[in-house]
Amino acid sequence: MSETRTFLSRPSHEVAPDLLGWSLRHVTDEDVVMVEITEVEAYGGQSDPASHAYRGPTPRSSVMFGPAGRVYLYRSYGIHVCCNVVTGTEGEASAVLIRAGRVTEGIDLARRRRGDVADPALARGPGNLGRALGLTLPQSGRDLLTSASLALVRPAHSPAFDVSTGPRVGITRATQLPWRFWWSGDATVSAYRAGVMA
DNA sequence: GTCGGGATCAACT
DNA sequence: GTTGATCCCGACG
Repeated sequence: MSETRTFLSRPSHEVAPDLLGWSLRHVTDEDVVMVEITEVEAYGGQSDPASHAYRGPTPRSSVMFGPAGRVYLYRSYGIHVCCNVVTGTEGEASAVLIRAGRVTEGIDLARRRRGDVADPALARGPGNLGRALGLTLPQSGRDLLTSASLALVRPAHSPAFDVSTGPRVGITRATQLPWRFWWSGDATVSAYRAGVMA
């Protein structure tokens, strides 16, 4: 097993803060867009009521039960495509939701995809990040460690930053878990919003 | 087959 | 602070 695969084959709440500073890179016909990850959330499996995998594997969530290193994409609120990196061991669901990042390559294409917004907002929030990268649902399940076009990239040199921790955004269950991690004080991190109770 | 709702965002008051 | 957009998915039967 590759070093990166081993790195990802740990519980999502351990992997999540370690992914800050890594990058996602998507190559399309148009260009390359690379995003440096600044905000993440950990999701578990059948013991995490806020996880899509809580009720066991379904056609959508089954990739979360697979081996670490794959990408789990889902449509949110009918509009957005959100991006997770699958973690943990095969057979147990866990993944890290990539909530925000900084565009470090292909900023012109990212601007075209996002319209007229300030640069720090290009990939701020999971829906915006998916749009800036140009991700589409059929790519869900791809292996980020062997795919040439959609890849998880280790930082070239260790960037120095502090990590903040807090509750996950937009969920209504298991809200006490401090499973959101972000690059302290970074302009690309999304605003916190509590989940709406039924 | 039908139906309710969501790990969101932007535009509005 | 509130609301509309818009599409799968998952639950139920």
